[in-house]
Amino acid sequence: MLSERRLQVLRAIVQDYVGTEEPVGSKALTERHRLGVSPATVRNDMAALEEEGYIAQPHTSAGRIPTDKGYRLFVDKLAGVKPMTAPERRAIQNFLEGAVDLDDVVARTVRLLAQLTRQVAVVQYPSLTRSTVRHVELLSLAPARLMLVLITDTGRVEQRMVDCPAPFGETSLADLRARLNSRVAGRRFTDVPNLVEDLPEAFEAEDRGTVSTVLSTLLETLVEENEERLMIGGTANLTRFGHDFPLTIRPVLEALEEQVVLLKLLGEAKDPGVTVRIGHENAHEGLNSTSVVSVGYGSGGEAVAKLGVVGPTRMDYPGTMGAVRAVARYVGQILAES
Amino acid sequence: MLSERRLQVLRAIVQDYVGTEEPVGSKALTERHRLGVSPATVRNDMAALEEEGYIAQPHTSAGRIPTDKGYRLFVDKLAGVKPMTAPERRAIQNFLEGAVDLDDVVARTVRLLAQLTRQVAVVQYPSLTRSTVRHVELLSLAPARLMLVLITDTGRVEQRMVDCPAPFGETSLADLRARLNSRVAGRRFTDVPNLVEDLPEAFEAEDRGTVSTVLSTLLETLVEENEERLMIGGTANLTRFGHDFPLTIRPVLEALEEQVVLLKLLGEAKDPGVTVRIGHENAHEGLNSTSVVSVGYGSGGEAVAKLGVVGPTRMDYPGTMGAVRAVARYVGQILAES
DNA sequence: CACTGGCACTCTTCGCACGCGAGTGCCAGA
DNA sequence: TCTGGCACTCGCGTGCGAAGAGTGCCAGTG
Repeated sequence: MLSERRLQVLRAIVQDYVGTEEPVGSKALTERHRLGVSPATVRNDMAALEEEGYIAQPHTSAGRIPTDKGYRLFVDKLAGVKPMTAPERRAIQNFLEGAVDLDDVVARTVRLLAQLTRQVAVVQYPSLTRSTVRHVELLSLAPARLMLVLITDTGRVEQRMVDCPAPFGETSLADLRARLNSRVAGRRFTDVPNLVEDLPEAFEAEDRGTVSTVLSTLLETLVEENEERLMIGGTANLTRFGHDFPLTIRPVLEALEEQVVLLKLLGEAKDPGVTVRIGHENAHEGLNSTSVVSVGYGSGGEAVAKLGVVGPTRMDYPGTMGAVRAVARYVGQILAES
Repeated sequence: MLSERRLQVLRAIVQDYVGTEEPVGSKALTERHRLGVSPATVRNDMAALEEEGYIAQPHTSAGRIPTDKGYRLFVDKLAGVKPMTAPERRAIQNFLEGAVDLDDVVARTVRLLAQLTRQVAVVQYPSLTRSTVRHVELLSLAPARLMLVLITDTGRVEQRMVDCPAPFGETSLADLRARLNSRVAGRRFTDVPNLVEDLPEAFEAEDRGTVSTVLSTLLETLVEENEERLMIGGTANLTRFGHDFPLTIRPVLEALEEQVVLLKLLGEAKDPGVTVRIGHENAHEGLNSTSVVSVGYGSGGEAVAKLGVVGPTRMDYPGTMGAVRAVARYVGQILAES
């Protein structure tokens, strides 16, 4: 319903505004882009675009800036994903390959994303519920005290203390350890509850209490709430936000500290590809002037977690989406290898 | 060499400036504090204090603000540590007691510190080198692939993958596991290198390569550089810094992201009690307008790591020091229990 | 000798008027 | 449908003057 040229005008406005951070006027547009029409024509188009809600002017007699709706159209229809260049890809790969363990992978990914996009990076740890069990270990620390260690196929390790209701012998421990592993190793975490349900029955009455305690601790660690961790970096990039940012930066930092908020944000993105949420599309109020670009990553075909960046709505969407997608791909590779 | 009253004037200036964030003049001082002298007298004292470098004026005909040197004198001689109130102590304890594992303890501590002091909180994970070994676990993941898991007495867990030069049988694995644990369990990490040095000699020639690989991986995880982790929180409090903070906040955020910088900062504080580093006393340039209040904490009598806060030099030192000290004490208790 | 009141001086801050320039909307004409 | 022209609107920077806060200095007093 918008003519081709008007879409081009919108694209030009977004590009210029992203570049200059200043409202863009009709004259400047015709000078910087070969639209083949005069400023007056562009003005008419702008009036139409404003009528439709794609752009707005901060105050009368200033240039136009895109609205959230304008960015949305830009992302959906006017711009693609800008692929990384070959050297960039190599740099990403090199940077990630030095990682020694999962923490290191995540930490490096955060740094890398923040640096590439010059924005705030968020990386979620591989989810437990979507991983498979590599190994369950039980260690005896004291006669009535065990440590439960869970290892996933993505290299993630979780540990919990278990206080037993009764002393638990070494042989029982070895027995439990062996039975546990034979049942759950290689299985998905979501299946674990069913797989271990009847395990206490295989033990002597005196050990059943302890076995149940161990199992309930195991199941606890799988509870959604505890199992989602993430790492954040590049917050210094927030200072490039704008000139007015005392007001802008505060709520963003607060939102970033609320990991629950971020997890929900990442969780909402169901799209198999790169997801972009612009301005007010983000449920959390503090993020109303930011956009979130996220994507799932995983060691195999399936996504085990998300990563992404948070930046001003005025961001380079094609470039950011390209960087996020590329990083996710390489992180997946690294995880698959380890 | 400074008269008693001049010290009181300095104290009053610091207190007022911390409260109001505005340069304080002679008249306001006499009104808000019962100094028993006239503004003119205070002016003379201020001139003397300025002469000595304890205070300064941002521009002629504005009030005075304390210099780093002034804050230093204030902290050393004029102010004590303000103890937490009983309800505050209870709140701290309650908040920390719900923690389920070490990550959770650290995360809660960060939140707590940030909330109590309304500043940026930094908590270092218990150091490996200053802890003792609780257990070393070796898991066979594939014929020539092991996972090494290290557990400390403070509940910290580190894991590393080990690629073996040759396949390693279950019996050899059990043997190595047993020998390793009998040598190092309960010993300090710093002693580990000496304790395992001759271990390969106890094995058959074909297994020696793998044993050496395992041991060198073990020693690697003890290297200072890798073993120091920390968690940061409350960065949103940076926005309360001042009115001019586009310039101030940026370098601070950058410094906070450089964990190396922070670790060095915490490491430098040798004082057994609360350490305060004010403004330019901090080696890192980005932190020249901040103060760092830190203290060691530990499960026993000895400190295994540090925690602290980073805030503007204009901070409530007595209150901050009290909060930091109290939190450290309770974290120590929690760690000792777990 | 230490403290006090008074006074002149210095700067910053704020409000206000003014002019400039960028950008717009609208209209008549090609 | 596009274009050039024109009047209009506002935000922004500048300059000036008044107000206010704070200082330094000095002479006077217990």
